[in-house]
Amino acid sequence: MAEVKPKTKTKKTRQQDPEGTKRNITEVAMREFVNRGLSGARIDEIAANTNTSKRMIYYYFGDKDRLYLHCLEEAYREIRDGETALKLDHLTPKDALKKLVEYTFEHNNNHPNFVRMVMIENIHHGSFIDRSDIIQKLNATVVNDLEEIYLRGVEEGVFRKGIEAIDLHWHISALCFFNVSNRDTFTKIFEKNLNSDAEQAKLCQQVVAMIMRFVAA
Amino acid sequence: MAEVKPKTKTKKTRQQDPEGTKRNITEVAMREFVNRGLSGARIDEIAANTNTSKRMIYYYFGDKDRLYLHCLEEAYREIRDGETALKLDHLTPKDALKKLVEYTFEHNNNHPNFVRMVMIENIHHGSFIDRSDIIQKLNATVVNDLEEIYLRGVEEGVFRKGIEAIDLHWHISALCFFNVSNRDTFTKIFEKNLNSDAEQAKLCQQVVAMIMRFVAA
Amino acid sequence: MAEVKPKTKTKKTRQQDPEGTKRNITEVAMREFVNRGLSGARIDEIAANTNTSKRMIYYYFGDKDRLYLHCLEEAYREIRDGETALKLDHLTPKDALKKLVEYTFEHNNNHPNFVRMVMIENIHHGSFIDRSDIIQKLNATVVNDLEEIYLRGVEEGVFRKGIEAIDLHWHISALCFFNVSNRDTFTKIFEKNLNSDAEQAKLCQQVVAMIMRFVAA
Amino acid sequence: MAEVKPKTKTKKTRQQDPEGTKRNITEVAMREFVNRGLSGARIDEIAANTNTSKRMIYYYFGDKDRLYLHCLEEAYREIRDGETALKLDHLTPKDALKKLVEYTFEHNNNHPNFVRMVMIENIHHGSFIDRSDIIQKLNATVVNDLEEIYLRGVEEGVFRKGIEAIDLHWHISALCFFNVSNRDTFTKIFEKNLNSDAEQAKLCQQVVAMIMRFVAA
DNA sequence: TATGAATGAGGCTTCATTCAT
DNA sequence: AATGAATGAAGCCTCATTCAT
Repeated sequence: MAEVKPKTKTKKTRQQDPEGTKRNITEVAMREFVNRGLSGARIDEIAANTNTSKRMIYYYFGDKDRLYLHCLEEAYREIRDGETALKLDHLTPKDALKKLVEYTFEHNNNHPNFVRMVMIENIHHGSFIDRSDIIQKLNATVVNDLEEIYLRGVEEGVFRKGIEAIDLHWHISALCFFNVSNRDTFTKIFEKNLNSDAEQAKLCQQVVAMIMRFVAA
Repeated sequence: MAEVKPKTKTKKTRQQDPEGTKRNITEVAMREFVNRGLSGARIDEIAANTNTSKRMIYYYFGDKDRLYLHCLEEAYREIRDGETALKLDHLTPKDALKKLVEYTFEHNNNHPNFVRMVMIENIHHGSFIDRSDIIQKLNATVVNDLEEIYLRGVEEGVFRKGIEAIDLHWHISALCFFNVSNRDTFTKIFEKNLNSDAEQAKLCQQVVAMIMRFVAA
Repeated sequence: MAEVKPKTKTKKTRQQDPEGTKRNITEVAMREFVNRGLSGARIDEIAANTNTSKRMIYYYFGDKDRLYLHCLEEAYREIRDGETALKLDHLTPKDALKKLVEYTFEHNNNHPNFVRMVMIENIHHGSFIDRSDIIQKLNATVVNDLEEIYLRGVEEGVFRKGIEAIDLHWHISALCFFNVSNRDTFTKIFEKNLNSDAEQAKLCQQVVAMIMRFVAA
Repeated sequence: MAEVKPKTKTKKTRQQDPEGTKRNITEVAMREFVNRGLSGARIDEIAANTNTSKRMIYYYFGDKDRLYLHCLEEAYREIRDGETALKLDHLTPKDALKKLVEYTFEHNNNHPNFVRMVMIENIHHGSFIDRSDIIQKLNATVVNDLEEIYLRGVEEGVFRKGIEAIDLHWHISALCFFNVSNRDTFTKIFEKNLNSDAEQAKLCQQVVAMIMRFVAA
């Protein structure tokens, strides 16, 4: 057995690291849920890909539903955490909105976990969001930022009046979300590969155009 | 006695109607898949809500996967069947496009089964569409119709050049699909009820505006 | 392997006999519950001693609690079924009461399953009896029969007045029940073997004397 | 997060009081065993209701069985400790016996823990009593006291001859024990609430009458 | 064409207990 | 003397599916 590699990261050694253990479980569980849905995910499969055992999943998360809820919250947390970085105040309303849309497009693209968890959650009629205290709070700023930009634009006469920020957010979300959520079926049905950088760049540009033209005065 | 049926309440007895039985099973199965997803759906639950027995499901459809595929195909068939009625040739390109978008918006709204089956299919990475000979054929006309309208519009100078019909279809789909697919989570997260007729009318109008402005010369 | 006996009663052959299967499961489950209590009983152990599989237990009884409830009801049914045979009308009140007490003593002795199931039920605060529609009905006649005898005795001047039939039943039950329920601990603590026929006969006679003297005018 | 305790609510911290800790554990464990039986009791549940941690239960008692045995012994100890107070020597045999029965009735009533632990022990065929060195010793005096009274009564001609003290004890125990052990099922089946003071007083009086008449010359 | 009975495999969860500090 | 983290074994239950009639 000369070829056996030395296990640098030995697996089952009682390592006292609760946060690490929980993080590890969350990551693996996210992958499993995202790939197979809530009902399709297997606790055994999750456990097998973990540094720890099935028992620890129950130790830290109680049951499958609560593990799923934790992943859902984590998905929201991840995508919202990234957003804070954007500084749009010093840009013109048009530039700010453009940047926000581009950013949203990219962000959804870079966070398929988020998109897919939300898909799954919708399959389950959003019943887990109801149980979460956290998720609501994470979404406050998004619309506020958007409203600020929009109102500045209206004031400066570059955006037309009469649009609600939340509706604008709805449209941006729709386009950016669909790009990720429905790529598999769209690709297969229309036999058009949307995965290339060029194709994505074009779509992004079109989405920006859609939104800019929609609000244009 | 979960699985033991009370003996007094006999089912609607032995109806010699294969097509009717299959239709009945399909309807019930669709409801179950649409509400719980592929993995979440239960053959027992489907059978219980059927006029016939669990055995017949296997007799007619073989196994759960093939029953699901049948429902997926049925969902595509239903939504595409409805579309043939539209006659847009005699309208101006603008009116035709407007009508097509409005129609698509309404159509998705009226066929949540379709939307949800496609969501589920995307959760499963579109793997069942691959196995279907039927679905591909059903989608040919949609883009063709759209292309015709668009080209007429370009010719007449009312639409700008350089847009591919399939991209246009993508954008229309995105907005109309998202409206149904993500309503649960959007409603709950932003605490805004999108189910009212007024709200839907406004969204539809906005979607039309989005598309019209996007293609406007 | 010359000594292998031919299996006359082959085990796992798909025999379509629902009533037999249910009866078989009930018998085995009763033994297990009676020996180990509700929480101590093991579904796997029950299944292993059955002619059928664990799956069938769930098929017919749903879950462990309902299987337990079924056994509890069965235990009541068994003990009450036997009772109907007694014909006490033509006896003098004294003879009738004597016979009833003797019978109850014997009957509890012959139905340890009943006694032990009731013990277990009391450990669980009688919570399963609450859920049973059947058990209540099974106990109507017992006290009625006793009351009839007692009232005849009072009328004839051989029993004293002022005793309620249900109290009388309580006392008879207490003595006859305890004889079975507490034999293990009583035997061990006082190092007196109560299992012999002679000992049981003496106890029975004493219990009869207790009751007869209690009601004597 | 079923097993993960909230970190803000620290337990009553490190009390250096071994005896107190053991007493605390015993009390909580007794409650749990008495309410759920041996198999139904949960170490986690016991630990959660303790001032200390699960680890300490194992530190002091070794395992669940030994904790249970300790509770069983404790239950016997409690009920026997109370008994020593009775001074019956100076009373007439009748009065002494009456007082002893009344006392036993009350004592069982006041020590449901004892009654229920004995029930549980009988469910387990008295197997733990076998392992206890202590319990045997605790029961010596009871029958001796009773015998003394009985013999005095026979001598004085107020009690009939031929009754063994241990049998007398058996009858007294049966009635007083059953009153506590079977109250739940008896109450529910005969829909007669036996918990009231009046009802208990009546039963006590009847039990006294039963015994007095039984031994009466 | 139809059905109730039956099932192996595998799912989720919980148990008493031990380790590392 | 005390603790939070960790665990193997085993528990209960459910799944899609097939058999016997």
